[in-house]
Amino acid sequence: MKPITVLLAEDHQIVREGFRSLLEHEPDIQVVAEAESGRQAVELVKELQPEVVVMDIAMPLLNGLEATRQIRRDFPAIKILILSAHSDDAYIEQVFQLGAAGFLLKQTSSGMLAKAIREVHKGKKFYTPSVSQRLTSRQTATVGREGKPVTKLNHLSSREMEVLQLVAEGKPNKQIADELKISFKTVDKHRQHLMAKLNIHDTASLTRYAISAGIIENSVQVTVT
Amino acid sequence: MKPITVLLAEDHQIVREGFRSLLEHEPDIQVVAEAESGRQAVELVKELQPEVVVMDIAMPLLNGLEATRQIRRDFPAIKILILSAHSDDAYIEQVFQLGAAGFLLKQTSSGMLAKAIREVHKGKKFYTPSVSQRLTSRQTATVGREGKPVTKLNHLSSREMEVLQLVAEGKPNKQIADELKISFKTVDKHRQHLMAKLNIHDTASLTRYAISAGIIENSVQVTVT
DNA sequence: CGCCAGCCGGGGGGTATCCCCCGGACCGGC
DNA sequence: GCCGGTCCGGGGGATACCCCCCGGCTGGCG
Repeated sequence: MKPITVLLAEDHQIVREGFRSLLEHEPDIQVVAEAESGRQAVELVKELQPEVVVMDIAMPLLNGLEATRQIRRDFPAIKILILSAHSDDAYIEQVFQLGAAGFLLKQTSSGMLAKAIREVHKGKKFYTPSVSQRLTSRQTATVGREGKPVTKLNHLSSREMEVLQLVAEGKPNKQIADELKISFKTVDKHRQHLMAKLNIHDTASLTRYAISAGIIENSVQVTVT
Repeated sequence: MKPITVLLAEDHQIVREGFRSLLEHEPDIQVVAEAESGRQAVELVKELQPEVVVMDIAMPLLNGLEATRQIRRDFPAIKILILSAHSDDAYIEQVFQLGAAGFLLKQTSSGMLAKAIREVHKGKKFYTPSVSQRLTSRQTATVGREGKPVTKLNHLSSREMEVLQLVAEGKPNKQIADELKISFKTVDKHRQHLMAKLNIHDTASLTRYAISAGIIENSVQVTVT
């Protein structure tokens, strides 16, 4: 029985070696290489063509999503399992569009990792339970058929983007309304749409999202006295 | 020969189990417990009093630095090894002040982890080479000043920092009160003190401040081409 | 030693804002 | 037609934000 060949792409060496150590307990899985950047992952895939790639998102040189895109383009048969610390809907949508075979949160158990590798190797999709719940409920609500994974989960309108930015800058709805020369109530409505689309329901998390999405820069601060 | 007892504090389960798996290869090191938040780490330390704590910085509920401070206060004999993805100067300075026994980057090799645990257990300090270099040069540079290390962060009491972190994580006062086991009114008071000290008067800006000050970590940014 | 300052805990009460439900309108595109 | 975006409104409960008050504790300082 030939073991499943796996490439580990994760920039933190200790973490990466931890994953390798975990997978060494699985006789049907063999880690054939490790990459510490997205670019190296792409290169090693070309060289070794593993069956499965375990890909972290946050990596230097080339992030995991872009690396996934490039690998999918050249080697569509290779299964890619995205590993991420966050489950923002913004990511999920991209992961879907990129054709990744699975999405695993770092919060899940180690047993899941081996299981996910086997599932995607068999050609199935694998998503962390909490994520797949959100997705299926959304999918059945919006689309009837399969194949086309999901619609625009996230895609904020330009107006919503403006409002998000001003919200994240700490401005109250009233002031946002003045600056955009629209009604306070309309701002409130945009805010609600934002929260619904992003599945985020408080100002602090909206702010964190805005920063991580690059909608605002996190400059700040501190009145020096 | 009694093995060194170790508590692992790291919020991502897969990563944490990876560490455990790595350390299982070291017969003189025994992982006696795992914590998935700073708060749980503090509680487990009180209960088990391990010899060494391996502490990630970015954790929910209570970040690793604040957890370190609390553990150091109650159990100064326990050695704490800080594990971080970043080597920002803001961190290093705090790690020093907190009296952590060591600082390890996630970029270093897994062999370093076991080595560092043994070193700090023997009562020595252990810093990743690149860091210790910067530290020595920095110290000689700033030592001439008023021996007080002035970060604006220090204006906040430890309780206030806890509250700030939870606020920035998007939690309402009520929930913060429950998690800290104090009254809603007290949380409100800490929040007001925070805002007064920082001269920030809304949740979104507090969140931005918390991120830029390293109290919570947002990481990650989305780039799609 | 008192005294004050800072931190921590708790509370009353008020206004502003958020968050969510409902309703409507017009427009442009598929 | 239907849907999505933008615009506008009412209303209500929850929360945030800002004052006031009280106690206890610690640690520094005159």
